[in-house]
Amino acid sequence: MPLLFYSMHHNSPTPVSITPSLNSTKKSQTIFHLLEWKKCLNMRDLQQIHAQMIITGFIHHIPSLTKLISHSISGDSTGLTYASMIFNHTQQPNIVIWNTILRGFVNHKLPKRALLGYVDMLQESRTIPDRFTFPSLLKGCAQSLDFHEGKILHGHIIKFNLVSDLYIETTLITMYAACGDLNSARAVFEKMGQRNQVVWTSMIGGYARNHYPTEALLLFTEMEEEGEDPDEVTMVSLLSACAELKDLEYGKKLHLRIRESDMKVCVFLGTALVDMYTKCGELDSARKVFDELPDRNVVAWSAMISGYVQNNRSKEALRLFKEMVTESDQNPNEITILAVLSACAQVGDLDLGRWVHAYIGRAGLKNYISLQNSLIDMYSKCGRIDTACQIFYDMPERDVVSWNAMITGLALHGLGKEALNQFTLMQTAGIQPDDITFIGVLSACSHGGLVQEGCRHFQNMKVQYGIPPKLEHYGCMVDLLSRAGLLEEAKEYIREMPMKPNGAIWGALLSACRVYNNVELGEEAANHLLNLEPENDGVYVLLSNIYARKQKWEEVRMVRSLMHKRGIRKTPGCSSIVVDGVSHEFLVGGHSHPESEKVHLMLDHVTQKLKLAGYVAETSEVLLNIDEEEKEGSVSQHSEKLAICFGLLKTRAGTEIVIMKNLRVCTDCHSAIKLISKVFQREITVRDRSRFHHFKDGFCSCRDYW
DNA sequence: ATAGGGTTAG
Repeated sequence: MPLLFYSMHHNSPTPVSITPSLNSTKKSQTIFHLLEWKKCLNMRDLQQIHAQMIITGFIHHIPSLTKLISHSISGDSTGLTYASMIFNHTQQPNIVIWNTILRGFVNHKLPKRALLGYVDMLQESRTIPDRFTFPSLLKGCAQSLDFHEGKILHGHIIKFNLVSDLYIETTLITMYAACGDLNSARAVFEKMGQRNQVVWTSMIGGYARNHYPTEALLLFTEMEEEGEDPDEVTMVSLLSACAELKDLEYGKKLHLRIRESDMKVCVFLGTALVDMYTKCGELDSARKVFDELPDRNVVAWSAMISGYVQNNRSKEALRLFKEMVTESDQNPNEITILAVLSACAQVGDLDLGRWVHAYIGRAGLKNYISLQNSLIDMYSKCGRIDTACQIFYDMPERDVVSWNAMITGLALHGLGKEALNQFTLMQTAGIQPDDITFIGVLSACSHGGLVQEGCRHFQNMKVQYGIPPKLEHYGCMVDLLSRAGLLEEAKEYIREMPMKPNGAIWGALLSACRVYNNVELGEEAANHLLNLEPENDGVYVLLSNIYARKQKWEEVRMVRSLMHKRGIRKTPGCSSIVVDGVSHEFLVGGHSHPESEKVHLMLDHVTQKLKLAGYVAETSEVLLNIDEEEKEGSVSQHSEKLAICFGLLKTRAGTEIVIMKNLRVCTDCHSAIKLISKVFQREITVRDRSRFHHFKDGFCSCRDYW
């Protein structure tokens, strides 16, 4: 009596009949066809087929058994477990079955198990590997960057006389390139008798991923000279090389070629295009590609979101992230979250930052340390240095980046002593500081006015740690000495530094010259800056303020006419505040905000109250920032004041955090906000370019310049 | 019956 079982395709009720006769070719083909019938089988179906195979005896039909295992490993981890169970019950598996199970381990990101299996295969099973064995194993080595094992496998390949197999050669190139040994990869490539599209692509990809983008593009030229055409995969590597080089022209050419060819813009290729465009700063083109993608996975979303972040367009990044969470079926992964946290830090969106913090726990994201590091950075840049400390304290393991984030965060909050204390603890913990650490340390000294400590750390960095100071370190020193009023000493550092000082360095000196009324050095710094950055409106303003303080009106007029002649306008100050998860932006004297009427009424109210409390607007400097007609009104309408008024309007209590872009809090606003905090009983935190200013009860936490 | 090259961060 024949056995009946229903096929797994539920709307196809045709029963398949199988008689338990072993060596019948016809019947064995039935099972075999069944296994070939669908590309993807679920566990239930597989188990049914497996059961039938045992009952009918087809379990001994090797091709069918291989197919069964092959189907099983193409599923999830349950499938792999099932496959290895079947495998373990197979007596004397042949090489084909071995190859299949080894591939299963590699494809499930278990390269170590694959290698152990291979050793078993050689030693226990005494089975000789063939040309199908090594591609999977080498792919595993490439995955886990197992250079040592990879080289051993290369030895085996030679021993088993398989060196001139095209597939093996390709995976050898991939393995060596993944492990960073481009010379060996190239050596394999050069020795090859024939090279197809895939071979070229794997060598090009090797250069691209090892940060040799020029070599990648050069090799592509050779590939074309040899008459091989690129395909989608080649294009992905080429685009990533263009992204690294920020070579928009080349990138556009590739995009054009893709459009003119019959290549399909799949997620992979689309993401590579998005990445290329964002790295080249062409966000609109990137977004266009992104919007036209038929389906978007996490990687595509992450590429677009971090593209916005890298181009300082965090508001758009967060808008897109919210769309991803609400309107797509894709779950943010570690990389998405890293970008989003950095966006939260940029715009000061503490609410969303907290949501993301909770999400990390809820989603059970891996890559724990970098996420915690990012959280530290986010909290400290959103004004919550206390929470940042707590996270740091709770971390079971910390790396250099964790310590750097903590030191930089403390420095940003003007907590110089605490930052230096943290640096000491870091050394006690045996963590080797790097160049970034010293940027944190030196900027902590600079914000805390700790001149001697700063100089000592600068020396130690060179002598004790052997870290050669970069431009940024000299910048910190110039800033440190300048802020402390040691202008000549700052100048000495500029003279001594082995590289050409950049705008930031002359800018630090110039700002200090304004504070300490040093016309001579100020002129010198400004002249350097006007050469380096003729478009920088701040320079003209600072210089004219320096002259104005000394009542050199002729010079003031000269600077202003120069500015006018060059067609440079002062970029308006911009501040933002997040209320109920929405970031609101204000420009100086601006009326662009939908509720600006109310905000200006509030500002009038605030000004009245401040006057009663004895506030007199300080206008001697700022009035020169702006065109004559705007003078009177604009002083009291600085963007940070508008943002603060919005906060007073919209929130009942708590801490307001105002983020300023491209500016420092000016003297006038500083004294005004001190009073607001007292009169309105609010804690206000203002974050400007370089630091936080916490205002409470008429006092400010920061100590410099005021 | 079994095999190869690819995208997001730092």
